[in-house]
Amino acid sequence: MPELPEVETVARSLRPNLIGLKITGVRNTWPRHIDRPVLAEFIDRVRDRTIMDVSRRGKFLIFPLDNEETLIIHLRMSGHLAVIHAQTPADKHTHTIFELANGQELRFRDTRKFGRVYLVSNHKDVVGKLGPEPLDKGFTVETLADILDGKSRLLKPFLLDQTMIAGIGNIYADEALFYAGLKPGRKTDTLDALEIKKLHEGIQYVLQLGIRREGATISTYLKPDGEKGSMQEDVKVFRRTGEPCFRCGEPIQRIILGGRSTHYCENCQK
DNA sequence: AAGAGACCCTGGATGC
DNA sequence: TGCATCCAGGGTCTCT
Repeated sequence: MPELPEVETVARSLRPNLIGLKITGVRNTWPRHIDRPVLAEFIDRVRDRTIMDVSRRGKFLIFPLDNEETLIIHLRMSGHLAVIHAQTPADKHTHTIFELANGQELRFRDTRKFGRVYLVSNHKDVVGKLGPEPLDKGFTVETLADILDGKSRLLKPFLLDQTMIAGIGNIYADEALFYAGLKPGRKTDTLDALEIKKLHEGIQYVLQLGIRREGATISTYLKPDGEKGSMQEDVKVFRRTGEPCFRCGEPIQRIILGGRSTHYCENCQK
């Protein structure tokens, strides 16, 4: 599942292969892949535009174009992007293809079709409601305390809420809470200052580790080059239901919170 | 304000 | 073996 570290890995991989390249055409076999504008207009507006940069905001990939418009892609569950030669046969789950001026193509393969592509004049129309970037220098313990202030929510759904903090998904939420020693079902307004500090530390630790590990290949995620990430080797609780906690040996528990499976150690997390 | 549940999708796992 | 059913999971929406 692409979360912040996976999307960052994708952005870093694509950047040198896309910056300065012109999009000469778009092919699409599943129009709902294009969120906005409608497909025909999308193709018209993106054609002959040059990609100026590849960056990331939360779990969104951002491609500023040379006409002040912004191409945005969200991989959601099963999305995969790769820059490959136009002659390479496309697999059946490749629904959107950007033809590039150098004979290569940016291909968006998406088995479960949850991914979305946007073309907007103002990127804030898509990413404007996101919370802060948890790895930015400005994201301090005080920032986190300010976000938590006045709210009474369960920790797990809080971490998954992209308008609170951008980029955390199911894997890194569970891992951050294990690192912080906090139960996913704890209420945000019960945390003391030290626990907020540990939560801040846990969020940054697991996300940075995820980036160093180039993402977690737990179900389908692959880097643009088709290789696996290695974060799954450092996962402490996610999808380890019933297996012994690495810290205390007690079996890892699984519950549902915020509609998402949630994994934690009853003994190590308070 | 916050949370539960439905929905979108498909492949892989499970059940009979 | 083969078919039906269940499940995961990010984001968005509705309902309570």
